[in-house]
Amino acid sequence: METYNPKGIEAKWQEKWLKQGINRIDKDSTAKEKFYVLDMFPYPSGAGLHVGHPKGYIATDVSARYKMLQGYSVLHPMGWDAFGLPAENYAIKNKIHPRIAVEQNIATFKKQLEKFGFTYDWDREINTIDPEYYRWTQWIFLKMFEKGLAYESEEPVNWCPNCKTVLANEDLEHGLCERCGTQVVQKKMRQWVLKMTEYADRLLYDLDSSELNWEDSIIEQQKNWIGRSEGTQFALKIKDSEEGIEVYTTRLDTVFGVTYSVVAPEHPIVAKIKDKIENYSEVEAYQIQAQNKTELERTELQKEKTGVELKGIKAINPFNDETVPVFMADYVLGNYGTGAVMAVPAHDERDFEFAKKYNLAIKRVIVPKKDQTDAECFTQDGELVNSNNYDGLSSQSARKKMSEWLEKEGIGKKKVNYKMRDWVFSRQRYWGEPIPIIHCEKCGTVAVPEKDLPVRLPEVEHYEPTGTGEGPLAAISEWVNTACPKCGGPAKRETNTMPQWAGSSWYYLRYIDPKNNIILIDKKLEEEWMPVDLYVGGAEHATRHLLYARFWHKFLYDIGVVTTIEPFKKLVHVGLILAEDGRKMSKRWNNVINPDDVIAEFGADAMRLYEMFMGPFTQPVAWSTNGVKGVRRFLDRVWKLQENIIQDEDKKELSLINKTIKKVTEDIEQFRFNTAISSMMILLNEVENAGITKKSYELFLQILSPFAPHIAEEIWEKLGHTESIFLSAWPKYDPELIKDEEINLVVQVNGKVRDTIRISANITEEEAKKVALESEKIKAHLEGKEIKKIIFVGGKLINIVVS
RNA sequence: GGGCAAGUGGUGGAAUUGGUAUACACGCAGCACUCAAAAUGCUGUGGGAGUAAUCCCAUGAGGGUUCGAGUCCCUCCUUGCCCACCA
Repeated sequence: METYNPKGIEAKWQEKWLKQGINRIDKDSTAKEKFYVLDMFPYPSGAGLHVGHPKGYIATDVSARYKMLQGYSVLHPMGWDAFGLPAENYAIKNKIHPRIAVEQNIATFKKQLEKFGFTYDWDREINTIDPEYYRWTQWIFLKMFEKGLAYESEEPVNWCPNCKTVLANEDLEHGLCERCGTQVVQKKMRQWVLKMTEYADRLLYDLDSSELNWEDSIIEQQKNWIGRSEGTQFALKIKDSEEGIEVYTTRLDTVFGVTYSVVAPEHPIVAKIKDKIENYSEVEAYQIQAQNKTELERTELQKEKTGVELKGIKAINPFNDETVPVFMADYVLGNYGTGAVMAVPAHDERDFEFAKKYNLAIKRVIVPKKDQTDAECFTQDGELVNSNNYDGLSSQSARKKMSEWLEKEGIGKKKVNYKMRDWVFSRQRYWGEPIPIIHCEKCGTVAVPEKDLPVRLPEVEHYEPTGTGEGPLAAISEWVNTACPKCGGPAKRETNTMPQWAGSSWYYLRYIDPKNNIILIDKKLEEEWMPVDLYVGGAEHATRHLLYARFWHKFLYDIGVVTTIEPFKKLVHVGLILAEDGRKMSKRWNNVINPDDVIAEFGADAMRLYEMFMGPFTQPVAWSTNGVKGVRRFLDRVWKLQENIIQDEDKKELSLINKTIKKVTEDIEQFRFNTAISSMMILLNEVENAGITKKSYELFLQILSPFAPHIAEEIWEKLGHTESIFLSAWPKYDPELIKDEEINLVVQVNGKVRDTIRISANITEEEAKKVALESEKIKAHLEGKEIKKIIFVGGKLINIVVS
């Protein structure tokens, strides 16, 4: 017999499957149940794939093939998320047009992916930079504009001076640009913003809905990101002035402990009361200094609080009419709440730190209840003291009473705040979807009529960012200058483009109906295929892509385009694959492993099997070339089993194969691929020497086929099948056959194993006691001791307790 | 600082959810095949004592609950990921 040669086998079957259309949805499949399994589509970067990328793709392919075998109609597509900063920066660096660069990268990615033998339906391939695709990205934007959810804003936004564009809050890490690490500055610019906060509550509460089966860690991350908090907003009047400082707090119960107030450096009140501030030049200097804080100061020394008093300004606490000093400090954020706080150093750590540094009064108004430990700065709920008529109340009831009083007096009201902001949606860059808006002097901001979509991204000579706050598109006058759709007069196109995350916010819908250019998606197809049953991808998308996509989906639900409230039913995140040295794979460490090399040496099936065998799917694991060798050895032995087919059916073999079917079936359902594979290894170890019947061998190949499709298909054919193994039915185990007739009865004395006895599985307690006490080994341990009691666990063990 | 995971052999990891700890794989050692090596096959492989049967110890550390704890409870330590001055 020829030896196992993955290269020949894999090429052969990849071609045949494509020809047979194994990977396409069966046209007469409407009677079947559907299964929509989706990978987070890749960003086609210049580096190509490394072995970490395919891990998720392999898992979805295992699931897709498994579901096909179970008779489902399976949708398993792939496409490209190709707009955005990385592609543009890569193109600028390599002096190549982004479109060309992206096309080359896609070709490389596709070639690499094809070697794995995935069941992708390439007829449904999509690409976000395709005008027929982004027509609908623009269409969704227009619908949002129509509903008032897309609006222009002049509020200060995050500006990256290096990337020369504004960024959304989600694009920041510790206040730095996540792409280049540059300190982001706040800049007032006209921007397009999507009102994501209007959906905040739904984005939050639907996380707990039954439509969602997500990992807890991702749900928690989203909840934290949305960051809902319930509190009170009220005014501290400024003494001898009409003005007041609006503050927001969740700890109104501590209000009698207020000893000062703080406003953020960019707070508008400062300009308004400028004349009253005695040390205005000092204050102005602080504002400038706060804006220009270096990266080091922000990240390393950020806990060191700084500030400056607004001399001559006093604020009045409405609860006791006390006047307190007002400070400006950058530990208060300008864009959260009201940008100003009441400061209670006795009960807030940040205020405490600041008060210590500037020698401000610390007034305690909450005391711990019993069982709570007292601290210099006590931040928990407790009992009120020094709070006039609120003394003795619990924090909780004080908050309620106090906010009722504020409301009655018309000074304040209950307020819900979110950490999540509206989505700053415009970028001053070239490589993105044009925002389909026209600015007319007469008519103002006008939507591009639907019939004129897509607004195509024009070809340009220079696509580098300008830094002027205008995108590179502004330089193309023949594109910019147009006629107003409303009045026909001269008008200008919007020159900002959409952010990288626009195209990926709805792509899962495009796969279902990829050629439709009359409507976004055919209603019947949408109902047939949504929601996505299984979505697999990196956890790094927990708070961006997954939040944006959910937001868009809910909007599409509201305008009747989709019928589900959530797009992704089950979500599983892939654990990272680290390099052999335990570090992240990176060009910098020179430790990147290319899947092409692995496949060339060991075969695609070995690669697939190895990545599923490495460890628990969601956990990070280090790559091990020896590990790949190990699974290749296993496949060699599976292949050799062809020489060892026997006639006689053995009861033990039958029982084992049925147990393995059960185990593999359950493990695939639960994404426990590593133990599924180990159970198949156990099976092989057992049957290898004695041989296997053809029937059992076939069952074995069927359960192996989702993991190692090529070798399974090849042996299947060699065993005489003319039809693909993937057109066969997933084996069902026989519950009768997996029952053991005999078990190893564990006999313990005082909880320690002293003997195991091979005995009938349905032994009664009385019989078990008898055989246990008759055992010579047990007798030795019982000598001279008194039996206190005997515990019997049916089918498993007996424990004799002695004194 | 907050949230979420997780700590088991030389390594990646199993353990039916309270019932034989270390499955499976890697690595290592010995043997077989070979002139030799690679490949392959067989055997062994948590630590300690013993010729052996066998016994003792061991799941980050320490306590507890239980007939019985890797699994449950308390205290502490460590690591990874995400968020981070959100009032």
